[in-house]
Amino acid sequence: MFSLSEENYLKAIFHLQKHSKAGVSTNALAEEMQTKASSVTDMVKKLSDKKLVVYKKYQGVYLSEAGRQTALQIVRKHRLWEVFLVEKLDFSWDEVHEVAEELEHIKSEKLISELDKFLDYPKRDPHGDPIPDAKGNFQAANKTLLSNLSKGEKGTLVGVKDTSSEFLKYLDKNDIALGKTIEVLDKEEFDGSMLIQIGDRSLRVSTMVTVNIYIKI
Amino acid sequence: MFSLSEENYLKAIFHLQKHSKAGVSTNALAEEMQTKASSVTDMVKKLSDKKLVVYKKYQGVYLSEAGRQTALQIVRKHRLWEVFLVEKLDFSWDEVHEVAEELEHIKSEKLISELDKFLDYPKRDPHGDPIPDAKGNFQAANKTLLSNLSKGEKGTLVGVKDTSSEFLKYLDKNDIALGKTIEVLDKEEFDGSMLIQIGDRSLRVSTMVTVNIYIKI
DNA sequence: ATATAATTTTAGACAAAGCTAAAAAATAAA
DNA sequence: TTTATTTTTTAGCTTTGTCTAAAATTATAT
Ligand SMILES: [Mn+2]
Ligand SMILES: [Mn+2]
Ligand SMILES: [Mn+2]
Ligand SMILES: [Mn+2]
Repeated sequence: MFSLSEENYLKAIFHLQKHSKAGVSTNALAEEMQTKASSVTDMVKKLSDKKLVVYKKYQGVYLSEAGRQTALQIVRKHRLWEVFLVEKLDFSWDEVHEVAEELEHIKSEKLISELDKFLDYPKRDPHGDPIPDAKGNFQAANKTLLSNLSKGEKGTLVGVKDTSSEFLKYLDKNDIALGKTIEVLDKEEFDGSMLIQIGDRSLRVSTMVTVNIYIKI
Repeated sequence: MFSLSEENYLKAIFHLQKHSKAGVSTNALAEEMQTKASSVTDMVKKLSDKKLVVYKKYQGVYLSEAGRQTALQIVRKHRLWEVFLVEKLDFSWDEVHEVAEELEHIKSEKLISELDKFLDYPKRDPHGDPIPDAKGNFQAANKTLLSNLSKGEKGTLVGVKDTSSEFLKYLDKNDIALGKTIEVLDKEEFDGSMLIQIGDRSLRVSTMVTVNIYIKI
């Protein structure tokens, strides 16, 4: 249906447009796609011709409904494959991303519906992100960043914003994992760092950490 | 490492050169790759530059040792994925080929070694073909075509030569499957057709069938 | 309001992989 | 051994997705 490159662009636009209601800028997309702005302009024109995005020169780009549905299916495949890699093949959550980045492009309806069944219809991927169903529906958890909690508040770790291998390994090393309860013992107003209680230990974490962890209260 | 197209060419050359010790001809490769002879010449030159094949103008092409190892790893991946699809995702043996044709190009050492482990190190794919190990070693079964058997001889069905969906569905419909015992009750010299005993039934099959079934005596 | 800076688009090129049509080489037939 | 046929290669073009450099547009700062 669509080329690998088109699919990756659609997914990138999908992720970027969550952060604001304005159109996704050429530069932001170039940054996300690790390419040049001029290449982005070319591709965005092509996607526009195919009615997958709405694009006006210098005004940024938006997904059309068709584009959004396509992006959602790629996200669905990406996250289902991540679950497969972690649950069945003993990958850790910091190792799955680049492989899923390739697997998400395999073209087979049956493959993905059977994989979904095989994994017992998971609702979230290893990073806590929701997995859209075959129709593109998913429930976005009501979650907040750890950085938004005040001293004394607590909640459950339900997701990570930064899914880089470095960050995930840092979390592993400190026994910070999905499902754990975190309580804010103290918050340093100066730099936003926190002393948190997690399991039976307390630990001081920087803002770099607190702005990348999602908590459900 | 190599492009999708390069990998597919290497695999095609690997399969074609099994059938004779002569170099693989441009036309044979074009037929196998569903492309034009001129495109083949271009690609073969590129593979030759990369030392994956040995090529002399008008003389056909051979895999180099590096090319053979690369091809073997692609075959390994293709067949492991086929096993996965049949064993874990309830695909039937006639549905796996085109999906495996895509999956075989996913680039991850860990993915394939973990998949191998997950599948419990299978030795053969759903069509009875051997799965090379990580070093490229595999045991070619000593098998013969059903058409080579004489009246009264019997053996076990260990593989199929034609893996087209049509042929495999024909076999399914007639309850002919890997591992079944087949006995030649009668052979018609005129057209090579056979009356065979399989399980508790006897069945007449044409040459089209007997030359596409491998038997181990 | 004008100048300066940043962003975005266009123009022109390039590499990969394919194609068609024509030329060259190898095979087969007469 | 010429001639005819088949196979293979070359030459030139196309599409996809990328790039650099220059031009156009929008945003920011005096
Ligand atoms: Mn991708
Ligand atoms: Mn994820
Ligand atoms: Mn393939
Ligand atoms: Mn097979």
